[in-house]
Amino acid sequence: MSPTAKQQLSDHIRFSVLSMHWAPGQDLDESTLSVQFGVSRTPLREVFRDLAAQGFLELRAHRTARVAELGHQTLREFFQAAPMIYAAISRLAAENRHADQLAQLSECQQRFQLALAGSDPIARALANHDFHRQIAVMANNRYLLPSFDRLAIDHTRIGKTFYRADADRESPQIACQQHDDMIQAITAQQGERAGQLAIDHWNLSKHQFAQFVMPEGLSDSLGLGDNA
Amino acid sequence: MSPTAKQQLSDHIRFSVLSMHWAPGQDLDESTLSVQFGVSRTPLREVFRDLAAQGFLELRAHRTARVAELGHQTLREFFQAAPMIYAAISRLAAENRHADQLAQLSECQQRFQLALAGSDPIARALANHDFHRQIAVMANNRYLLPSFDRLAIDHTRIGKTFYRADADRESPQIACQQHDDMIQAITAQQGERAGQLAIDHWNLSKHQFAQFVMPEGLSDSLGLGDNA
DNA sequence: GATGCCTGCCCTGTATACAAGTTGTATTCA
DNA sequence: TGAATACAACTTGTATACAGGGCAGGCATC
Repeated sequence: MSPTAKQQLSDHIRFSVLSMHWAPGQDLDESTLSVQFGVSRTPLREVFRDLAAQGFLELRAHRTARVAELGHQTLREFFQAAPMIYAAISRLAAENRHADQLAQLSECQQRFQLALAGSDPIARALANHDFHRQIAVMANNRYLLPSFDRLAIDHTRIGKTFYRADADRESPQIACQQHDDMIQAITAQQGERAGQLAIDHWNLSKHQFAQFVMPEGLSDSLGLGDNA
Repeated sequence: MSPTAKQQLSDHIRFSVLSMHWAPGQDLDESTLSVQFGVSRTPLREVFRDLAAQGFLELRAHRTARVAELGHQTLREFFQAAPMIYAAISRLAAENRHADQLAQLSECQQRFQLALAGSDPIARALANHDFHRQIAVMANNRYLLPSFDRLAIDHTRIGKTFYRADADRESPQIACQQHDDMIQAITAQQGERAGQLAIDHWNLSKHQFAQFVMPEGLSDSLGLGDNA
């Protein structure tokens, strides 16, 4: 077994889930993946457990592993938790960031801008994902990070679900500008402003989601109105 | 292997960590535990991974598993995240709780009161732990729960570290009354009040910690003053 | 014809043997 | 005498064989 085979397997599963190449609820076959990546079932199952703990997969005893579901209840919980955690992460990033992390954040933003110029919506979503995770790392808080990661996974997947190229052509540029503002606030260690920018960024994202007709009046129950 | 051996092993590790019977940073020997619980190393390592993901243990590649550390940096991050998450959890519990969960919460409080009457500080700490986790379950949010769990683990461990039977004899009774108030607010679905009560409860806990002389001016850097 | 049970196959879970890596120790050379 | 290195013992990581539980198809019964 190659020393990086496990990592490749983990990366592949993460990419497949985040890109929605694997649909929520889809079953994963252990033996197929194990031969595919040249890894025996023991380390493969360890990867499954790690990814399940991070929110990518769901494990049930004596049942096949699945891609994490993304149903009504999940969405409801997502919309209740996301703005609070995002604001807190952004504020703490401004307060706790180290100087040498700022360059990495700018790199993430550059890659995001490149992806914006390109035509691949998945690359765009993943670059955005990486940008925000870098901020979460800079917040430097082990208690908040697991919640953020779970939110970010589902945020990226929801974004893919609700992506519509025709509507809101200027939103990506606004988001890009907001990213720059966040970098500025974090660099200047302006915690309160960074928190408010995260809320603004969240509202833009929420607005994109709200452009879709939600089933069963979901829009109301998720607080997708003009509040906050 | 007994079907519950894995669960027993998991429970034993959790208890040993929460009660500080195992010190932070302490090494865990795979082979010893595997013979002790009649489990082979494969499922034992799966338990390790699960508990590491929950914040009980720390795993490093090719190194022995350890009880999660509890150092300066951990404490600093704890004090930055705890009040926010506790308030959010308490508020969401009031908003989202189901009627049939209220009885379980009252049971937890009864067990806490019994533990208060007893003389075992570990039993008291664990009963308190269970009470607050029940509230977290009632908040019904999969994104916040992992953060809460990590906080609760270290809160219980910190409480054990800072426990002093001689000082602040009335604090347990105040905490008990606050628990009752929280039950009332959650039952009445008063989200804002539940959030404020969580803050009050946190301040009481913080006050107990502050009675200790902190090394290296930790008290200041952790925000243990009278703020919030 | 539909429904409930039974049986066999397949997938998940566990044990054990083996490979690879790490750490402590002893020996050698500067 | 000190440090660096090579070696050995032990621990962690992986592969594979085996055991146990779930699910589907067929059969019997209502």
